[in-house]
Amino acid sequence: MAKAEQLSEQEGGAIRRRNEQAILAAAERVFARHGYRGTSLQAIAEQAGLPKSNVLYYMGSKRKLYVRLLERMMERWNMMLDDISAEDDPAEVLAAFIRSKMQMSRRHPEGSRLFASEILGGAPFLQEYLSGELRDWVQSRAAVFREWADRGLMDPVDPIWLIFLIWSSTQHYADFEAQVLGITGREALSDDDLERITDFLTRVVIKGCGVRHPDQAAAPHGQPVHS
Amino acid sequence: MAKAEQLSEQEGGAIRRRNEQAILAAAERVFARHGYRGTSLQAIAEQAGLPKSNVLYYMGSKRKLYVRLLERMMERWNMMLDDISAEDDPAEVLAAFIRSKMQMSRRHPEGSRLFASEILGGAPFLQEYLSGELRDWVQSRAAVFREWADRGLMDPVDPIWLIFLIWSSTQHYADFEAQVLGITGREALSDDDLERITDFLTRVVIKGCGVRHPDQAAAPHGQPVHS
DNA sequence: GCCAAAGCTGACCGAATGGTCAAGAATCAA
DNA sequence: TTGATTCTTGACCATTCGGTCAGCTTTGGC
Repeated sequence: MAKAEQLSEQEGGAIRRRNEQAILAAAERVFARHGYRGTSLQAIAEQAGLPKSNVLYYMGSKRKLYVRLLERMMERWNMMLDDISAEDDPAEVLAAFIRSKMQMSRRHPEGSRLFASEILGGAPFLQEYLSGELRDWVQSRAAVFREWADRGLMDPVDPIWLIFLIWSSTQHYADFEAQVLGITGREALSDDDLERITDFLTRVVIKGCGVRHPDQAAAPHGQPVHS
Repeated sequence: MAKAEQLSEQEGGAIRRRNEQAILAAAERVFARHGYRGTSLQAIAEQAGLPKSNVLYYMGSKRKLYVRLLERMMERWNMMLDDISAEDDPAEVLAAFIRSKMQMSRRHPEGSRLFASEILGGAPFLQEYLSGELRDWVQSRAAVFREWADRGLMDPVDPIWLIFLIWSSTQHYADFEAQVLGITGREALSDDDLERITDFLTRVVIKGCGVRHPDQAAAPHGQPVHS
């Protein structure tokens, strides 16, 4: 009762937390499907099983609700960014990278689509994030990739395009789910399918970029190194 | 009704043609940015420099206008599907495939985003097309890819996932343009950039799938590959 | 049991939505 | 010039939009 409440008293009571979760889940679905402008609070309220006024009571406004969803998605994204260094094995890092992105598409398809919808619309709410935080994240990764290329651990590909390749090919299975299902003729992709696709993408990327084991590094592409 | 006006469907008078083109171009932009529901006829009319009533006069309804745009995009898509056979050189075909998809993203970014928005929303208007025409197209391509794998001209990858890989990684540069620009810090991608990206994707795909020259085919991969 | 705080919601607001319509303006073959 | 056709558009309609608010009920610490 009273005492048990203090532990998780980060914010609001149990009622508030429950209702907010219901609203967030409903809103994520609807925003993902119809975009920001195309979504009505009425539709969200119905999905959440609450009157419209109640949605506004908890969320303040449509805009605040939307921004909150984007921020939640950015948090999920940030939890994915394990640190890497040039000392790691490229093959392992790339495989883990692809796998975690694929699981993001699997576990949060609505969130992925929400993100996609926001960017498709010109990223009016995310421009700052894209050219700030996310850009830094990409640049730091790119530096490691370049280091690997210099050491002859992989072909000297432009790391930026490689990251975009991995993002796009994994995100595809969330964002374009309707197309994937229509073309494959299935009702849903199984865990097995996802596993196979992950393996396929990993193989193509690693082989396609000429990734080698640290032990058997080929001739470096950067400055010559005497052996 | 009219007396001799019936045959001239494609003609339709200079005024009509000019206004329809202006409306279609404006509508493609707005629909791509805000989705079907998020787009108002008022916004389209303003983009086209016409009163709202005039848009409805030419297009009949919002729905008809939207469907017409989708059909126009499907036509562009269809013009891209050159026939291929198992006798062709896999490397050449894949390179041409990637190149033409990349040019589609380049030449019709709004149309690409319109398509993406439709699929993101669950493809309410395109389900039939996806599981019909497009599915057949993919299957016929997939058969050729399998034939190549059987002949040892490439690794026995699942052709469907390969096609999705090519689609997603090329389409990315239209659909996620805002993200690409934000992260690269540019205002636009140059023709040179696009050329480099195309080369990169081509290299990774061809090398990653172990594509070989018809002359030097490796040991064929045994039996048919049906999953 | 008390009562402030939190939760709830129907009524309501001005603005915007897709679409209709009628009446006038421009066009064009005869 | 004429008369039919096409084009143009502001006024208008019912509905829905995001958001406010007042007044109600429920909750929970004391």
